[in-house]
Amino acid sequence: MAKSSSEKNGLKKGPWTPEEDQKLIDYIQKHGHGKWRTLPKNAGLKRCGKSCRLRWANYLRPDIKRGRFSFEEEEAIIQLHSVLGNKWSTIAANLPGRTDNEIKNYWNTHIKKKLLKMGIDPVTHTPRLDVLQLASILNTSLYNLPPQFNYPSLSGIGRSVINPSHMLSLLTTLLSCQNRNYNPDVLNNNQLSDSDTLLQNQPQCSQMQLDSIQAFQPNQPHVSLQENHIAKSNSNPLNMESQVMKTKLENHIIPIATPFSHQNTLPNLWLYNSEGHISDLPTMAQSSSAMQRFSSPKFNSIYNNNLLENQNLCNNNEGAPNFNLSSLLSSTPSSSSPISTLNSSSSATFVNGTTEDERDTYGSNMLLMYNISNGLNDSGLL
DNA sequence: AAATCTCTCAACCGCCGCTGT
DNA sequence: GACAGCGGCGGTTGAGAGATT
Repeated sequence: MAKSSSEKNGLKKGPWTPEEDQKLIDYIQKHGHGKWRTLPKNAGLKRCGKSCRLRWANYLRPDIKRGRFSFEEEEAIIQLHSVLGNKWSTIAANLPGRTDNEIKNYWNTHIKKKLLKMGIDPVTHTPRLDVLQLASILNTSLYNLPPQFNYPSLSGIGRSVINPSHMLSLLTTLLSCQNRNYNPDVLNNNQLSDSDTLLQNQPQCSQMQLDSIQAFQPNQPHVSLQENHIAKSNSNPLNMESQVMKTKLENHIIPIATPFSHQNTLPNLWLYNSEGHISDLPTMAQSSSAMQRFSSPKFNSIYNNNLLENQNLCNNNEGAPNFNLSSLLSSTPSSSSPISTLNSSSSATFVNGTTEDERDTYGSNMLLMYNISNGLNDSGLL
């Protein structure tokens, strides 16, 4: 009878049996571990040394803490990952009782997904702005424009009510602007992209869309994009904010540097407080215990390094926010498409929910920070 | 109730760095 | 310096459990 593939070379593979576990435990209790190569033979196990070491380190070790990760542990993992990246063993060293394998698994199956849901790039820990999230943000913002932003609505009557075609065109415009870093020469020349052509075919929308897009820069005077086109690219609000941010960071005078800082890579979105008014970030941070957690000196020092790094990336791209549709679509795991991601995130009960999402810290704060809500239907559109 | 899909996580694999010879 | 052995690390896989249709 042929040996199964898991027993070639006389070495067993696959799941450990209770008997094997007991043999390993007994041996290590008597002789200690180490010498993993010879251990299995001495312990009477038909396993390779590596397999024994892994089984011991990840499962049988007496000091291993089992069970779900606590709120604090999850927070620590996110913070440490923002600094260390995928250095699971180093992260594990800071979480007593947790193994690198366990943390790695937890990251890949839980935290990573949560961050993606909330529009955060799990690699850079910065907002992951893409067209679909943009749709959600735009939708939310346009439906909730505070009184002081009483720009002409796209419908022409009172509050903005945008139909799907308007929203699509708006997004297209935004994308084309972003992709060209608001370069006035490009915007004004005749080499129009498909999206520009699309826009031009909808003349009833274009100017108002441009103005509406500008309205999404609350810290800037209300200047139309066409006026912006006249300006040099290095004076566009995105680049200016990038430069200011960089300078502040270089001078170490950032009062708050958190993963939620709107000064980071998503500078043109704003917050509403409970009265529906735009809030200053520091004010928000002071009034939110959740935000305060990430405003500690400890966290600032951890995060500043990443901010600098990301800011450099941003500047290398001439200040344009780092998003593009193609990379989004190619990088998004099939199991969490942008559309399903947004829809599921939109239902997150981060305010007073009782589901597991309640445990979201980073993600919930990102939701609060960017006011991302359910703006999409099942098709991913309005 | 059955089939199918999705998720989780233990375990494996290949690579890398360190150490001793 | 070159080589071999070993332990450790991070990425990936796949079986089983649970959820959904």
